Amino acid sequence: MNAPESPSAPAHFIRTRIARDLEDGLHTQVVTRFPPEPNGFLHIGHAKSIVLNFAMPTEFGGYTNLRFDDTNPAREEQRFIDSIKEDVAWLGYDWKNECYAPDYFETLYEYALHLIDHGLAYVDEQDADTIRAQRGTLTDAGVNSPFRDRPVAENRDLFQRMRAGGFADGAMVLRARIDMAAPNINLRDPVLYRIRREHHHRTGNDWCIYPSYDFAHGQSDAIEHITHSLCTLEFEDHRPLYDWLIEHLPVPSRPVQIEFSRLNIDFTVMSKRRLTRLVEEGHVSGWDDPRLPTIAGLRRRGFTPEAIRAFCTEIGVTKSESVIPFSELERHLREDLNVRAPRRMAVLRPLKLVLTNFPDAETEWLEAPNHPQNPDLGLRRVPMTREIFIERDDFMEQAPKKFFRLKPGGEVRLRNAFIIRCDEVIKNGDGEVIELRCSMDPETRSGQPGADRKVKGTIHWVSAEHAERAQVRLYDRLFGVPHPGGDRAVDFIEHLNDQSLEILADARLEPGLGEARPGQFFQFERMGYFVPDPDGRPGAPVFNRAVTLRDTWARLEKQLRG
RNA sequence: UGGGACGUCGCCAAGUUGGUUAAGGCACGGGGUUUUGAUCCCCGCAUUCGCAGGUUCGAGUCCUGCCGUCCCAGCCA
Repeated sequence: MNAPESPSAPAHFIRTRIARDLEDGLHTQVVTRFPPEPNGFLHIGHAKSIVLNFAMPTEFGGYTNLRFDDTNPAREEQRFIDSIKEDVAWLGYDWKNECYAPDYFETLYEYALHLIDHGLAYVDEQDADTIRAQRGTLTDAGVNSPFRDRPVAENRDLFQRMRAGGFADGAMVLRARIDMAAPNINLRDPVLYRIRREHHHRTGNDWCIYPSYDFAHGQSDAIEHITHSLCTLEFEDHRPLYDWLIEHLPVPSRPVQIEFSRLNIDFTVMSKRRLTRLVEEGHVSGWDDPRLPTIAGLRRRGFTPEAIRAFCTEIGVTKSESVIPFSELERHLREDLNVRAPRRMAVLRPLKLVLTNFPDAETEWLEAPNHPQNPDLGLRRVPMTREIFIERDDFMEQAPKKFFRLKPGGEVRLRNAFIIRCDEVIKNGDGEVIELRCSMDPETRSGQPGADRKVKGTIHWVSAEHAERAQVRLYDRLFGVPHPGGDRAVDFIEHLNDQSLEILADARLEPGLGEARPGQFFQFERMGYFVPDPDGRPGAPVFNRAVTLRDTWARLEKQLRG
């Protein structure tokens, strides 16, 4: 069962086109494919493509294949195949067939012979540099290869011997015979097959010739009866070649290629080349580093499939290039988690607070709703004791007038408890505040008649005796500039934000949170949405902050400071 | 000095075959509710569609010219 697209799905040109094709009777169902090359992990840009490719058949009837487009033996690995399958499934999609381009190598070889027999392909014995030089430039036409008019029989013989392993790597290639003067460079006799003696993760050493992307992709689409082959804009120039091959080959169906713009997000990088560098050079902890826009990274960070899908749907599908703010992704996570994340209290940077009129050595269990708007999530009991921790940031000795939290002599409500007054500030020798002494107003205890007394602020807290210690990891954008790859003169690595990870070693959590496991999510009230990280162990929990709450105060405070 | 594509509010993005006042979301501003400065709820937010002409009773939608941005010269995908 595939995840439904959100009901607010806007109209877009691909949906319109498919609807029209169906109306025109071109197809009775829509068949798409998601065709990753297994040489890296999937990222949020792939998610956009995945959502599109799965949503169309779900909406109109039909199905989607997962096809590993691995025609280049040099760079593909099984672990990437495994991660891709895991990520697509996690996003909520079931593919109909799991396909591999190499499964079509035999058919593709026959197709190549077909082209040769019809005088549409030839074996070129020139080296790569010569072929490149002959290709011409953007403004000048190319020149014909001296091997271009080789007789069919000779081409056939040579190509068969290429396959049989009769020639060295790079000794010759098979080229389509189209037009060396074509304004579209892709049509200037593109290479269809090259010789590569490398072990392929799928076909082993069965082949020493491998088809190029252009020769493999469209034909694979046709073999799978793909009706709409959806890809990104950079393949627009390849469409004439895609169509040419489909037209001249005895393929079982005639797919069409439709291009849309790829997803860009600010303050991050999305190209596989750059992501690979970040991982291999150790700038991040791995493909699933929570700061990465990879699906695995986002998952570990705390993103939900629902939020990612909603994001991908809402940004739309067009042909215009756009850059979406990372904050837009975060907003969708908040929107999703706000309605379903259980609330908890956790103090990230603890400050000791003593309730001077609270009975010593006594524990009072207070009721706290798990969700302020949704009573179905139930209640829990949280322990209150004489000594508690509050957030350091919730106390200011020299507070500006709009500061609604604790200050000397001031009052504040303890969430789910009662109102307290700050009577005394205790400092150490360095003048650092190390403890607050406060008195509570018992009349204002939650559920009591006096509980409706209003104070400006409410802060969270945790019983010192009962709190669980945890490590909490806070994440910021990986790069310090909106377009890290934008300036080719500067290595994007230079733009890394060295503050992108902050580790808080001594956070204190409401009891029970230590047992939480990856896959669960919580709102730590007033602090954001947090998820357990797989690095955590029993007795030593680790939480990731997926995203903060909207923070109007932080904005106001910034303005006040100018 | 080639070819392909794109240009509607700060960011996305709808705009049927040209037809009255240019959807929606986000952001932003204002107000209300609130034991999360969260959530939620109201209200506001493009006389204008890259620019300049033209056709027309009427153009974001048609025509012409210009400007800007992106992609293409891998035996990568």
